[in-house]
Amino acid sequence: MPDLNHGDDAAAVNSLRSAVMRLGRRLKHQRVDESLSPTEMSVLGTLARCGSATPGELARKEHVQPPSMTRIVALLEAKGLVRLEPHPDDRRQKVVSQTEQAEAMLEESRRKRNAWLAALADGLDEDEWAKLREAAPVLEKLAHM
Amino acid sequence: MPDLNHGDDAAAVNSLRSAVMRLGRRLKHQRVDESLSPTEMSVLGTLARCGSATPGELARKEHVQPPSMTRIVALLEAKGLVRLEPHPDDRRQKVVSQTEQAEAMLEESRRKRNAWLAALADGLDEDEWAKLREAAPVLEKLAHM
DNA sequence: TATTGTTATACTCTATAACTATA
DNA sequence: TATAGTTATAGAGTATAACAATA
Repeated sequence: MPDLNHGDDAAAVNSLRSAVMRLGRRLKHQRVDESLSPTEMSVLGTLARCGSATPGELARKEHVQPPSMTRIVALLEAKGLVRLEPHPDDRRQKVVSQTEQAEAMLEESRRKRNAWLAALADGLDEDEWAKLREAAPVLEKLAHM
Repeated sequence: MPDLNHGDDAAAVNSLRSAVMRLGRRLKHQRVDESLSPTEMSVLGTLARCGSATPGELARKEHVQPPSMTRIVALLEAKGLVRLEPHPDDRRQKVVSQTEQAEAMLEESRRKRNAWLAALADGLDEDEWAKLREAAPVLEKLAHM
């Protein structure tokens, strides 16, 4: 079978599309820190994974335009959650990295998320959770493609 | 084992949260009809599934506030995609239902989505797609909880 | 001349508060 | 008195266009 079964996948994508958009809206309201927007949280998560990045790299990773990332980075810097340093090789660029305060906040966020998770766990059985765990890395891959 | 394994699930939820937010942003740009917002598309999908609903029901299902749904329904009506009728039992309420034009547009959307799907299929193997298909209904359930 | 990042500006979407009509 | 929907207004987040500095 050289080709994938796009017919079945189209139905799955329809379902995924709808669910992702709705879940996205719910997550916006479920934000662990009221003072941080979803994208700001996502940027901190990216920095926690990657160590550091330039504003341009962050814009591409988060799928926002450069001016939006300028604003987001400025807000995070004002909150003391990221640090901006000159790029070693290219004086046009900057290097963004997270502060210790950001690490502490992410740890606190994790605790708050666990409460939300416990509430959700009441409505899903172990089999359903297993399917989500299996799919999570694929969704991440999809988000990066 | 009376309790669920929340430790493992917390990591999965972290991954899910990040992926859903990013995918949501990508879907916003991947919209099949440029003139329709993601929520407008989602409302049409809901009407296609449920037949018809009141503005209040739609607001609850889409997780937006009633005034936002008023605007969304008005925009859809202006585009000829939904029809508003008086509620048979309660003169405060209204009944929103989709027009034939909406059905045609959803059919056209499906074709466009298939092109997007084909592009995505290049980057996922059959096992990864299977995991997404398994998880899609669970994500839908999560979105409704 | 191309690229990185910024500034200025406007738009889209949603929310809150106050109001109207009906139950 | 409570509920469904609307109107008016404000805010958050993002985009586009024009610009500055550097490659």
